[in-house]
Amino acid sequence: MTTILLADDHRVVREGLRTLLAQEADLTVVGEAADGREVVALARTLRPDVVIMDIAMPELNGIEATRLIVAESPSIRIVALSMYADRRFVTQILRAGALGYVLKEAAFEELARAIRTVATGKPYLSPTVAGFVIEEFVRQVSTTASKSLEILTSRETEVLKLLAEGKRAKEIALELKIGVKTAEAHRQNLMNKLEMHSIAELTRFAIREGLTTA
Amino acid sequence: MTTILLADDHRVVREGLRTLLAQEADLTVVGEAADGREVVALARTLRPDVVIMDIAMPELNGIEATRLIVAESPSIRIVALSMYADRRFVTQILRAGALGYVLKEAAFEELARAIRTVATGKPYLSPTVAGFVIEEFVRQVSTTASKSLEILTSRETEVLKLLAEGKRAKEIALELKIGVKTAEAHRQNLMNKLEMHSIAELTRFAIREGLTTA
DNA sequence: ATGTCAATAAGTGTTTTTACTTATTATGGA
DNA sequence: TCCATAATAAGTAAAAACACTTATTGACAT
Repeated sequence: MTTILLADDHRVVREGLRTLLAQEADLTVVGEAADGREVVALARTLRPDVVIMDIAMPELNGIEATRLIVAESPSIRIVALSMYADRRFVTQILRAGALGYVLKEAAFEELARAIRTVATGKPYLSPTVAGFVIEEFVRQVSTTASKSLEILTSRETEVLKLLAEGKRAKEIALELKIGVKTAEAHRQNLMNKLEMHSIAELTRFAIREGLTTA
Repeated sequence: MTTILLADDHRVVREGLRTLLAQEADLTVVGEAADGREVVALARTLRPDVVIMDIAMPELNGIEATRLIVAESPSIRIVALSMYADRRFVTQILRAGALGYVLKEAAFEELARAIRTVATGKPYLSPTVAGFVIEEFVRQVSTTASKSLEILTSRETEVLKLLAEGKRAKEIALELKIGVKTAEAHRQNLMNKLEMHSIAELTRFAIREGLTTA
């Protein structure tokens, strides 16, 4: 059973959501808040699994409220409920610690799915929002020109990945069960082949090539 | 009507796809290729709207073939058809210019949707792959919550940027007209504040924060 | 005025990176 | 079979990174 705290400054919205959520056997609304301060206080006492958070709220907005709740109880998952698919809102509230972002124009079914997804610790974004995250990813990735991961051997690729993750030659040697000198040799060969002269450059190359993430 | 060129080195796969695509009123297969060279040549003469491209092919792999086709005819959209949800493949073929990425384990319905989506110039990624892009976006955006640029001074930020670009302490000192020891001190302070212990980690952080690009 | 903080910098010592050379073994292709 | 390449590894050496401490200066806020 997933417990839910509703936060929205419009009473009708809260009542509507409460009614809809009552239809779902595995979801229970345990409280309601009409502003940012209230939701922070209630989250502390009620300790719900999930908070449905309106972004625009008096006293304290949803972003600040999210930040406070997550700082205090990281196990409480937040689903942002917003009217706008604006990238800035998405970025800000996700950075504040929300795991979900659902548009108010979405069907209730989607909100329910979002609640169940974030309850397990996984992120959920409304398709519109997810769509532009993907578009951005594709655009970003397709505009970066590059030549070759192909000129590297599989072992070199492996070493490059670990280097980019911040590992030292010693750690890499341990992880790959090879000598420290061998790991160093691989790094040296990487640098020669790629014509790079620092770990920072190798790291950026590895990220560009998708070997690891920033 | 959307015209399609099929590229896959397995004849059964091509025949299967051709049959399935024949069911769709708005899609027509205008040609088939069994290897990379062939698909590049056929794309040139047939000028299809969309190419369905297997990644693993003889002669010339799907990534190289994609690169060549897109370089020659940017209006031809490519949907990669792959067995693997591996980040490396996704990144590489998208960078080569593909707009879609569909897993072979997907239902045919999904491939059809991908074709129609990319035909309009919009990207399409299989849910597994997309989910993973989204998770990365969320993780990336939410991990910047704890330690962010705000805790750094302006000078430290400046030094961080240069370090991430691959500069050494000596070069940074020169560029900022400060002593080498000062540049080193800034780096040390950065590491302490961010709780990081290598240039690779600092570099990734700088990229996440948008101080520099990968 | 007093205290915290940012920016500057020197000193000391350890570890790692960077840059070479050389060499052995295994594998796969011409 | 011979040759090229990948993977392994050692040796040498200079440069840089990493990790501390300490100290001076100026700015800004309580």
